[in-house]
Amino acid sequence: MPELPEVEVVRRGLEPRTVGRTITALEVLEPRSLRRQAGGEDRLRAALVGSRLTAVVRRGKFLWWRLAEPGGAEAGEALMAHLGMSGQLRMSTPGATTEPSVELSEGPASDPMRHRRVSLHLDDGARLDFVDQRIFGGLWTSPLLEAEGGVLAGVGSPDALLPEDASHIARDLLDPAADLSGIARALRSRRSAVKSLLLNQEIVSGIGNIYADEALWAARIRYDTPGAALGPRQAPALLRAARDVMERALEVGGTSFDALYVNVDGRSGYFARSLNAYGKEGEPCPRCGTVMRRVMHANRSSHFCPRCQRRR
DNA sequence: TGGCACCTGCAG
DNA sequence: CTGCAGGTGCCA
Repeated sequence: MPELPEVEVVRRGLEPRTVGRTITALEVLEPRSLRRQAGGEDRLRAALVGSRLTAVVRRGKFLWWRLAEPGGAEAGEALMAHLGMSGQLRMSTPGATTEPSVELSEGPASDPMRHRRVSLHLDDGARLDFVDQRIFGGLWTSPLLEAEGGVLAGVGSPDALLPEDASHIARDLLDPAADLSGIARALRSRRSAVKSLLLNQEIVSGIGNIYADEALWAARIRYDTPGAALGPRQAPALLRAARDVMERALEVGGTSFDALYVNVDGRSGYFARSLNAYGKEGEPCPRCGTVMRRVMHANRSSHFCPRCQRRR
C-alpha cells in the first residue's frame, strides 16, 4: 500500500497510539520479515522488550521509531519499518471486535490477518501488527548516526539523528527541509530517463510508480525524457507537480481511510477519484481526450498521454 | 546505470 | 497458465 502519502498517514496514525508506550513482547510469525535484522529475532527481541517508543519518524517511505531503554536512556538504535509493496502497520486491541463481520462472509482468503508477520505487544494492552502479503517489507533495528548539522532527520523527528539504513535516502517533497532547487539541479545533471530519476530514492525520496506517472502527466513530460533535457523551469515545475499530487493524496487519504483500522482499504478513496494517468491505459486523457498508453520502462508500467506528453 | 531477484496472489 | 502488482537492494 505504500506511497509517501500513505506512509505519512500511517505515521500520523501510529504517533498517538504508540509513542509513550513500552513494548512488552515481540511475536514473530514470519522470520523472513526480519531479513534485515542483524542477529535475527533474538537480537530484535533483546533490543525491543522493555524499551519505550518515543517518536515515530518518516523519511520517504522509511519509517522508524526512536527508542528509550528500560532505564530511560536514549537508545543508540532505531526500530525501522518498511512496508515494501504490501505491508501494513495496524493497531489491534485483543478482546475488541476490530474485524467486521463482512470479513467472515468473504471467507478466510480476505482476512488480512492471514498475513500477520510480526506483532509488538504494548503495555496498554494494544498490539501493533505488521501485516505483509509479499514479505518485501520488514522490521529491524539500525544504529543512529549524527547527521546534517541540526536539521531534523525527517518528519516527526525530535532531532537530527538518522538511522544508518535510512542515511542513503534523500529528503522527500513533503519534508520542509527538502531543497527543491537542489533536487531540480540534480535531475538536470543526469542523462537517465526522468522517470528513473524520480524513482531514485537517493535523489528525491517518496515518489513511487504512481506519483511518478501522475507528476509527469501533470507536467506534460514523457517518462523517457533525459533529465539533462529538462529546461530550467521545467525541472522545478515537475517537482512541484509531484509535491502537489502527493499533498492532495495525503488529504484524501486522511479522510477516506484510517490505515490503523482493518475496515479500511487504502485504495478506495484516492484511487477512485484523483488519478489522471496511472492505470488509465485505453482511457481518454482527462486533458485532451487522446487515448492513454502504457509501456514497460525499467521493469515497471509507465502510463502517459502520447499527445500531451511528447517525446523530446 | 540497468536488470533482476526477492515474494505472494489475483485478474485475464 | 501468464503477466502484473504502489519497492528496494544488489549485481554485472
